Amino acid sequence: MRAPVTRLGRRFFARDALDVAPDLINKVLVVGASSGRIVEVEAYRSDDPASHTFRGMTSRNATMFGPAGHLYVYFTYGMHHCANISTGATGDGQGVLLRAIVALTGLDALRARRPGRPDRQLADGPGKLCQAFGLDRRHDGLDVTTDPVVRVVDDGAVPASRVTTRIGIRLGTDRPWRWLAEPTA
DNA sequence: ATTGGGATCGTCT
DNA sequence: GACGATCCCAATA
Repeated sequence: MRAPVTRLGRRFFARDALDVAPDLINKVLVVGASSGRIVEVEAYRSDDPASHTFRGMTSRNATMFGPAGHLYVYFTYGMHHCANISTGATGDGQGVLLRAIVALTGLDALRARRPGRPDRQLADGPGKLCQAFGLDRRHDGLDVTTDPVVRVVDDGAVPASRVTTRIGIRLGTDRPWRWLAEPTA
């Protein structure tokens, strides 16, 4: 008998990003028929010079300041999208960046969006996972706790994680706000 | 296995 | 007008 698969609700996300981030490790992101296990995340908060919300709300980052559990998808480097899930109280400007996902189902769609890549490398980076799952600015603001196509579920996997400092940023590099799933034996 | 440079454009200064 | 929460390929070892 297997553990029940339950969707993560508002309560899960309406906590501090530093608490939500480690709990997201080993949860499953579902986008339509495709899904994958979240194996790397980073937390970003408004008291954090590396965060998009550090200088206050703008039209781009508004979702981060909205209610918890909404997708914040932004475009960067002229060619990549990155996806976050807003956390904390409304008005707070914080969230968790999804950095890497291991594909589980709907592999055909994922492979089609990342041709020529081995399955391991379908979503092993923040830009890559958006490409694989087809996430872009149109998905910005979607409520992951109620949306029919995008959701995050708990399938009972143990959230064993390891912490490090964040990468790919210039400021705030000292904060140990990056979590990775322990490599499974 | 690791390193370094180039691509490309929306957003904010 | 500059830059970025990045990715990919080519070149080295």
